[in-house]
Amino acid sequence: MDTLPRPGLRERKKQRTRDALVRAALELFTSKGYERTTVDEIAEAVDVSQRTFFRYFAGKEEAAFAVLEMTEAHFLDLVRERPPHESPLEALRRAVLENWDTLNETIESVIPVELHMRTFQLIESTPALLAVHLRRTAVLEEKLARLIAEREGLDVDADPRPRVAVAVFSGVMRVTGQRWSAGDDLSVEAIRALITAYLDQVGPALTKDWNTQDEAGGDTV
Amino acid sequence: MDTLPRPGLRERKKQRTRDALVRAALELFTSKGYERTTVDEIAEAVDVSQRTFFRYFAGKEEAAFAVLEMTEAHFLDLVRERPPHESPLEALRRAVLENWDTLNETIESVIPVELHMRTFQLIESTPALLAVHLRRTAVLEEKLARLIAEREGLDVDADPRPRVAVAVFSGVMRVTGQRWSAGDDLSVEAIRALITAYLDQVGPALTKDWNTQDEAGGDTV
DNA sequence: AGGCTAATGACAGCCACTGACACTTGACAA
DNA sequence: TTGTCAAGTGTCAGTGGCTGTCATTAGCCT
Repeated sequence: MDTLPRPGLRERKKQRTRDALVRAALELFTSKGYERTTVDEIAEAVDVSQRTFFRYFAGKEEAAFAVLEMTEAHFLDLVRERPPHESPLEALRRAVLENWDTLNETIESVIPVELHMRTFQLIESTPALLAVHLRRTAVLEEKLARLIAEREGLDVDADPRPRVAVAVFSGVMRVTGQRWSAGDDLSVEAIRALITAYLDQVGPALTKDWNTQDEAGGDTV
Repeated sequence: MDTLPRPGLRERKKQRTRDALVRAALELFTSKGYERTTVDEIAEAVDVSQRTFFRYFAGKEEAAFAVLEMTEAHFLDLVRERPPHESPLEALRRAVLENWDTLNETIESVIPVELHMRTFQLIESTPALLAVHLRRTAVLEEKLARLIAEREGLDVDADPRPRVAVAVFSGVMRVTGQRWSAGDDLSVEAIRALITAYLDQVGPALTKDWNTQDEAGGDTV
């Protein structure tokens, strides 16, 4: 970090305004619903004009994803740090879990973990937000695929395996998120448990006969 | 089909208006872009009021997905018709391919295949539409998971495998669609080829070591 | 202190979408 | 056939997300 030299009043003010907008937005979204809160309300809560809100965020949704974005960036870093001897899916699995374990450090400067969990559930249960979430995930997947390809010394566009592996992983993560938000335990531990449980089912789910207890998943993650 | 008795003038008129709106919308979307065409333009092209458009479609996007919806319904039918001895992923794979093979019969009453392909590409390349597409896909996945579970005599909520299998399949299909739209061959054959090629990579992509040419995908689809 | 520029507010306007109400037009029974 | 009813449509007014423009304010830097 070479941004240690204090950023100057102007920058600090901007950061504070932005964080305040995010906080106000998430608080309003999670308490009265996404569609039922207007941008004017958010702006008023922070005492800025509506126009200013749109100078910080391209749209109402963007505010809803501001914190999630931080965690995704962190996740990518964690994947990059994984030792090269791990298989792609093993590296991805460990990185996600580690990301959840360090969630608080990542976001505490903006909002408490509890509000973030409520936001996450809101996203999963609000059609308009879910749609955006899935598209954002698709973008993340592309970055992941390139990372994995680089890791394995492959060409993403020549070899389908990086994208396929990421698609499989990501598909399972989606089911996880959906199942978590549909349940009633909104804790980080609950997510962790679901992730490991579902990832362990990838091998078995691909075998021909679901009634045999064979070890087909033996050499898959 | 017990809808053989001619539906009456009122119904037929409604259907014609709806089809005309879809055609006009897709034609405009694909020629001048989704965001740049207004609902007023679509309505005017069919000579109805803007209000009427919104009586047929909940939103501008819904018109963009009207045809895709028909193909998805058909796909579900095909999955249901698959013989029970096929493994889940095998059944899904054959159903998708068959769906593409019979595309024209499914949609010809509304638009030509060529316009549909252009629409599909538009969806993949327009952020707002891609987001909705992914959400709609998620809904489809849920239906698929229930179908597969029923097929295998399992409880969807107790056994994770149906959802995981569908997630894997669906994730790969997504990559396929994305790769197809990024290429320059917008034919049905091109999609078919991509689908088979990518599905064949699921097994290999999950193995530990990507440098060995082992047969790890042997008993997976 | 004073000039420069980034950040903001105020205002006007576009477009997607909705509710309310009046009018037109198939459907169907007398 | 005609009259009645309900479904379908047009018009209008209004809300909310979002953008361009321009004048004003407020950090920054010499």
